[in-house]
Amino acid sequence: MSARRPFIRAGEETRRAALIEATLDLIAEGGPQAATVRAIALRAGVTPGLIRHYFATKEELIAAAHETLMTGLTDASAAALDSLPDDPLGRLAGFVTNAVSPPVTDPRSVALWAASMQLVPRDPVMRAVHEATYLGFRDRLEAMIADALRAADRPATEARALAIAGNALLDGLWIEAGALPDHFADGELKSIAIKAFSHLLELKLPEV
Amino acid sequence: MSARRPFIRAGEETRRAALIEATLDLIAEGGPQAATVRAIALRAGVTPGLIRHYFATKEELIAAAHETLMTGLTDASAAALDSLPDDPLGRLAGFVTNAVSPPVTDPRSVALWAASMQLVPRDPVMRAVHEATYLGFRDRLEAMIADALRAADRPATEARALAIAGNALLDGLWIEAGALPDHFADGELKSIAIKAFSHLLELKLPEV
DNA sequence: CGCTAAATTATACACTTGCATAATTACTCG
DNA sequence: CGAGTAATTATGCAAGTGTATAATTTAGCG
Repeated sequence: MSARRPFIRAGEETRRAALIEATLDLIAEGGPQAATVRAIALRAGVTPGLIRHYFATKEELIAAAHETLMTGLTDASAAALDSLPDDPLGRLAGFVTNAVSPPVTDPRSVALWAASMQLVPRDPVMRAVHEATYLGFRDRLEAMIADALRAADRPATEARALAIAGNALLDGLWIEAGALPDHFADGELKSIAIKAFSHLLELKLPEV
Repeated sequence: MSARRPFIRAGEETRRAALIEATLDLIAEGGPQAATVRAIALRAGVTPGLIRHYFATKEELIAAAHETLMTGLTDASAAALDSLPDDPLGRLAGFVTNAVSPPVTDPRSVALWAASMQLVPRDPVMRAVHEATYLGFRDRLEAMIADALRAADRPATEARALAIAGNALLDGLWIEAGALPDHFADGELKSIAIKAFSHLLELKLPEV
């Protein structure tokens, strides 16, 4: 008779992390409808029943996956900041360049972002998370813009409006890079972003 | 015995439009997973079987709905163009303003766009529709930018790059307006967009 | 080395999904 | 006014869904 599948006891943290990672992978590859209980379990190297042992319901697992995704994204964008040059113009240029280059422009990230974006209008929790991460990114950009303006002896009164516009510009480029990767030559988006920011701020940003 | 449900023959165009509208409503309200064959039929006032009579597969209906949505969006921003002044600067300013004002910035539209965006990376049909509508909008913008530059006796060589950046800017503002409607004062986005375009093109666009 | 508790697998069930096909009805045209 | 045709409804089905529950295995502990 067929032997029962052997297994090892991995413990709560390991298994929860594996299940969440499998969920995110599946959503990125095939959308939310691809993240079925069975597919998640298969990818996590586990049987479907175990999911219920760690998450009372599938919805709970999805929520946990979203939280992991969002905190991961903000952490990644915060980590890249430290390796930027010290002068305000260089820092801003590096920040802008990073935002439209790999690994930030990664199909997986864009797909996951689109999936969560879809929940924002009707899920208050998702809305709060989105708001926090959006404002976090924009505030950082605003600070850099203000620094760059002051370094050129210019008033920073318009920094907020410029940050909103600049953030929108980066978002739009990032999305299109993820949606239609073949439409732009290598480095084209980077160059466009730097030139656009130079025009926006009336400052000459260096191309990295 | 229960009588068979009475009906009227509505014809192809009417029924296709009703089915597409029902599909978009459902996706906007509850995401793609809410747009089941039965729910769509119910909302369209029809039995599920009829869907198959007009669309070979559900995927085909979804694609048609996406196309309707996207052409509707681009048409909406182009609609008011006829009533705008003839001068290139005024036309461009009107175009930009429309793109970040109601009814274009409508939570429903943004939710629908996010839903379809999620399918673009892996569905070739969706991808083609997205590509076509994206390029359609961008090309219109590029033509207006070129006109505005030439009217100021400036070369239009950078029109493509400027159109890519301008399109990204409008997309980003549009998304945030739909996702976080309470975050921006009335007319704030409009003003930001006009100022940003003025800086981008080094031209003074009139606020409408 | 055996016992026990928790981790994991296995099985089953009720429900929903998209789709196929047959039966009926409403409208058009002679 | 009567027949034919296409639009529409009705029914059924096989596959997939989330979840509940029972059976079994692993690993730590005395």
